[in-house]
Amino acid sequence: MKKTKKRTKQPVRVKKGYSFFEDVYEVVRLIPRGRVTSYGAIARYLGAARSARMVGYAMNCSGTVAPPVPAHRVLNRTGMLTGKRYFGSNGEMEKLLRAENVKVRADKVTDFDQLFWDPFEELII
DNA sequence: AGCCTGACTTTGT
DNA sequence: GACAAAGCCAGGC
Repeated sequence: MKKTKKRTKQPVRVKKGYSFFEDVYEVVRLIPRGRVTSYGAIARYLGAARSARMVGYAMNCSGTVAPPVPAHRVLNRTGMLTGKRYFGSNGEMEKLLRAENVKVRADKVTDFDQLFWDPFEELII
Protein backbone atom coordinates (compact mmCIF):
# COMPACT_ATOMS: atom_id res chain seq x y z
CA MET A 1 0.00 0.00 0.00
CA LYS A 2 1.31 3.37 -0.89
CA LYS A 3 0.21 6.59 0.46
CA THR A 4 -1.13 7.98 -2.71
CA LYS A 5 -3.13 10.48 -0.83
CA LYS A 6 -1.11 13.27 0.50
CA ARG A 7 -3.12 14.10 3.49
CA THR A 8 -6.50 12.76 4.11
CA LYS A 9 -7.55 14.29 7.26
CA GLN A 10 -10.32 11.94 8.02
CA PRO A 11 -10.52 10.62 11.51
CA VAL A 12 -11.13 6.94 11.61
CA ARG A 13 -13.46 5.94 14.32
CA VAL A 14 -15.08 8.86 15.90
CA LYS A 15 -17.19 7.22 18.49
CA LYS A 16 -18.75 9.26 21.13
CA GLY A 17 -17.64 8.28 24.56
CA TYR A 18 -14.49 6.71 23.22
CA SER A 19 -11.31 8.41 22.36
CA PHE A 20 -8.43 7.66 20.07
CA PHE A 21 -6.65 6.38 23.12
CA GLU A 22 -9.24 3.71 23.71
CA ASP A 23 -8.70 2.35 20.23
CA VAL A 24 -4.99 2.27 20.84
CA TYR A 25 -5.39 0.36 24.07
CA GLU A 26 -7.67 -2.09 22.37
CA VAL A 27 -5.09 -2.94 19.74
CA VAL A 28 -2.20 -3.08 22.16
CA ARG A 29 -4.04 -5.57 24.34
CA LEU A 30 -4.28 -7.87 21.32
CA ILE A 31 -0.54 -8.10 20.87
CA PRO A 32 0.38 -11.73 21.47
CA ARG A 33 2.77 -12.61 24.23
CA GLY A 34 6.34 -12.53 23.07
CA ARG A 35 5.61 -10.29 20.14
CA VAL A 36 6.20 -6.61 19.69
CA THR A 37 5.02 -3.86 17.40
CA SER A 38 5.63 -0.21 16.77
CA TYR A 39 3.76 2.95 17.48
CA GLY A 40 3.53 3.74 13.82
CA ALA A 41 2.06 0.36 12.97
CA ILE A 42 -0.73 0.87 15.44
CA ALA A 43 -1.31 4.36 14.21
CA ARG A 44 -1.58 3.18 10.62
CA TYR A 45 -3.90 0.41 11.59
CA LEU A 46 -6.19 2.95 13.18
CA GLY A 47 -6.01 5.02 10.04
CA ALA A 48 -4.02 7.76 11.68
CA ALA A 49 -0.68 7.19 10.05
CA ARG A 50 0.61 10.50 11.19
CA SER A 51 -0.41 10.04 14.73
CA ALA A 52 2.35 7.75 15.87
CA ARG A 53 3.23 10.21 18.56
CA MET A 54 -0.29 10.05 19.82
CA VAL A 55 0.06 6.32 20.24
CA GLY A 56 3.05 6.91 22.42
CA TYR A 57 1.20 9.58 24.25
CA ALA A 58 -1.63 7.17 24.79
CA MET A 59 0.80 4.73 26.31
CA ASN A 60 1.74 7.41 28.75
CA CYS A 61 -1.78 7.21 30.11
CA SER A 62 -1.99 3.45 29.75
CA GLY A 63 -1.36 2.99 33.42
CA THR A 64 -4.60 4.70 34.25
CA VAL A 65 -6.87 2.34 32.34
CA ALA A 66 -8.13 -1.14 32.95
CA PRO A 67 -7.48 -3.83 32.04
CA PRO A 68 -3.79 -3.10 31.98
CA VAL A 69 -2.17 -2.53 28.63
CA PRO A 70 1.04 -4.41 27.75
CA ALA A 71 2.77 -1.22 26.81
CA HIS A 72 6.15 -2.88 26.98
CA ARG A 73 5.34 -4.66 23.72
CA VAL A 74 5.13 -1.37 21.88
CA LEU A 75 8.40 0.07 20.65
CA ASN A 76 9.48 2.57 18.11
CA ARG A 77 10.24 1.53 14.56
CA THR A 78 13.83 0.60 15.32
CA GLY A 79 12.82 -1.66 18.16
CA MET A 80 14.25 0.58 20.80
CA LEU A 81 12.72 0.74 24.25
CA THR A 82 12.06 4.42 24.12
CA GLY A 83 9.46 4.36 26.83
CA LYS A 84 11.30 2.39 29.42
CA ARG A 85 11.80 5.40 31.58
CA TYR A 86 8.08 5.67 31.99
CA PHE A 87 7.86 2.30 33.61
CA GLY A 88 8.88 3.66 36.93
CA SER A 89 11.87 1.65 37.86
CA ASN A 90 14.72 1.59 35.48
CA GLY A 91 14.83 -1.63 33.51
CA GLU A 92 11.37 -2.86 34.32
CA MET A 93 10.27 -2.72 30.70
CA GLU A 94 13.24 -4.75 29.62
CA LYS A 95 12.50 -7.20 32.37
CA LEU A 96 8.97 -7.70 31.18
CA LEU A 97 10.14 -8.32 27.64
CA ARG A 98 12.73 -10.83 28.69
CA ALA A 99 10.09 -12.62 30.67
CA GLU A 100 8.43 -13.22 27.31
CA ASN A 101 11.56 -14.56 25.67
CA VAL A 102 12.22 -11.28 23.92
CA LYS A 103 15.92 -10.62 23.73
CA VAL A 104 16.94 -7.11 24.56
CA ARG A 105 20.37 -5.66 24.11
CA ALA A 106 21.35 -2.05 24.59
CA ASP A 107 17.73 -1.01 24.98
CA LYS A 108 16.85 -2.61 21.68
CA VAL A 109 15.04 -5.78 20.72
CA THR A 110 17.53 -7.88 18.82
CA ASP A 111 15.00 -9.90 16.84
CA PHE A 112 12.68 -7.04 16.29
CA ASP A 113 12.09 -7.92 12.66
CA GLN A 114 11.10 -11.45 13.50
CA LEU A 115 9.00 -10.59 16.49
CA PHE A 116 7.30 -7.69 14.78
CA TRP A 117 3.55 -8.03 14.95
CA ASP A 118 1.76 -6.32 12.11
CA PRO A 119 -1.89 -5.63 12.88
CA PHE A 120 -2.77 -5.59 9.21
CA GLU A 121 -1.44 -9.05 8.56
CA GLU A 122 -1.96 -10.84 11.80
CA LEU A 123 -4.98 -9.17 13.23
CA ILE A 124 -8.33 -9.69 11.69
CA ILE A 125 -11.13 -7.61 12.99
C1' DA B 1 -8.17 30.62 21.16
C1' DG B 2 -3.06 30.01 21.49
C1' DC B 3 1.17 27.97 22.76
C1' DC B 4 3.98 24.09 24.38
C1' DT B 5 5.04 19.26 25.00
C1' DG B 6 5.97 14.58 23.40
C1' DA B 7 6.80 6.53 24.85
C1' DC B 8 7.16 8.90 16.67
C1' DT B 9 8.28 8.79 11.60
C1' DT B 10 10.05 10.31 7.45
C1' DT B 11 13.19 12.71 4.69
C1' DG B 12 17.36 15.05 3.52
C1' DT B 13 22.28 15.76 4.30
C1' DG C 1 24.62 4.51 8.94
C1' DA C 2 24.33 8.56 11.87
C1' DC C 3 22.48 13.17 12.58
C1' DA C 4 19.22 17.17 12.12
C1' DA C 5 14.96 19.10 10.90
C1' DA C 6 10.26 19.07 9.89
C1' DG C 7 5.60 17.19 10.14
C1' DC C 8 2.23 15.20 12.95
C1' DC C 9 -1.99 15.90 16.42
C1' DA C 10 -4.26 15.14 21.16
C1' DG C 11 -3.83 17.06 25.87
C1' DG C 12 -2.68 20.24 29.29
C1' DC C 13 -2.20 25.10 30.73
